[in-house]
Amino acid sequence: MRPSAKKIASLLSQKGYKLTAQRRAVIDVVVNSHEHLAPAALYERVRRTHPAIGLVTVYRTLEMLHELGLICRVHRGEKHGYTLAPSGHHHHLVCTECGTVADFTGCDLEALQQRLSQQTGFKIEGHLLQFLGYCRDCQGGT
Amino acid sequence: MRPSAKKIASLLSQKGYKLTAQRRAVIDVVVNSHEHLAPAALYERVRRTHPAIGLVTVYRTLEMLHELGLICRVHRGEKHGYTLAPSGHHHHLVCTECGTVADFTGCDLEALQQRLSQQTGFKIEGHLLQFLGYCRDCQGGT
DNA sequence: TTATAAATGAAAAACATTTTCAATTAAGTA
DNA sequence: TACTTAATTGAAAATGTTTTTCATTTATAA
Repeated sequence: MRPSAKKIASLLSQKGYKLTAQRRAVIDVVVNSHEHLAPAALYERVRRTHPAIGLVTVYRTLEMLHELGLICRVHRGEKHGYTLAPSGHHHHLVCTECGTVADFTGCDLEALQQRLSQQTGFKIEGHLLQFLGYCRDCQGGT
Repeated sequence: MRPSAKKIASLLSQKGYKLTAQRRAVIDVVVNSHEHLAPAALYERVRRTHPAIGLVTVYRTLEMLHELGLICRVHRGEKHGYTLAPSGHHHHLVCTECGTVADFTGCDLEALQQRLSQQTGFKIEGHLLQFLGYCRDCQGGT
C-alpha cells in the first residue's frame, strides 16, 4: 500500500519533526511520482511550486525520510534515486527507459539464502533484489 | 572459475589493448583480492608496487575491465567497488564487515520473473541480486 | 630501429554530497 | 495572541568522486 502525503506528514509530526512547507513540498513530489527520482531531479520538480527551496533541504529531507523507512533507494547503473516505500518487505521492478517503479512482494529467497549460508559459512543479514526492464508504455520504441 | 591475471592480460592483448605496466598492476591487485575495492582503495594498493601510477589510470583501467565483463560492480549502501568476475551468470554475497565477496550461481529467479512480467506487463531484461552478511571470519566481533 | 596510435599523468573541470553558520520559522507556552 | 526556543533553512564553502583535457611517454607492429 502506497502511503499518502497526509499520512507521511502526520508520522513526521509524531516523531517530533517540524512540518515545514519545504518538507511538505518534497513529500508531495515523492508521493505523486511513480518514478524514482535523483535528488537533483526532485529538486527541480519541487522548485516548480516552491522556487526558494534549497537543494540542501531536499537532501536533508530525503535522508530523513529514508531513515524513517518512508522512501527507498532504487539502483540503476551508476545512478540511483528515491521512491516511495510501501509498508513491509518488498522490492522494485524498474523501467530503464522512463524510471517508473513497480513494487512487488514475495521475493521468496529463503531457500537460496539457506543454501548459501551452508555453502559459504556467511551469516546472511539481508539482500538486494531488483528487476530491470521496460514498462508497458516503453516497450514500443528503442 | 576465477580468471588469472595472465588470462586477463592475454585477453586484453587479443582485443587490441596495449599491455602496460600500469594495467598489469591494476589487474594483479584485483586478481589477488577477494574483497571488493573502490577505485581509491585500489589506487592505494597499486601504488605500493607502482608509486607513479595516476588515479585516472586506475579509473580508466577499471572501466575497460568492466566493459569487457572481466570485473563486476558490488553494491554496499552508498558505496560500491569492483571485484573479479567469474565466467557466466552469477551474483555476490558480500561481507559488510570486511568487504569479502563470495560468488554464487543458480539464482533461480525465472519463476519470479515470469510472475512479475504477467502481473505488471513489464518486459524484464535483467536483475540485480546480492546478499549481505558476515563472512566466517567476521561473525565474532561487533 | 622507427613510426604511430594508444596510453599515461597532472591539472583542471564537472558533479554530487556534506558541512558550516547566521537567519528564519514551527510549535509549544505564557 | 504574543513570546520563546530549538529545529530548520539556504547560501556558500568544503569535500569527495569521477571525468575531461592535453602534452608527454610508450607498447607494438612494420
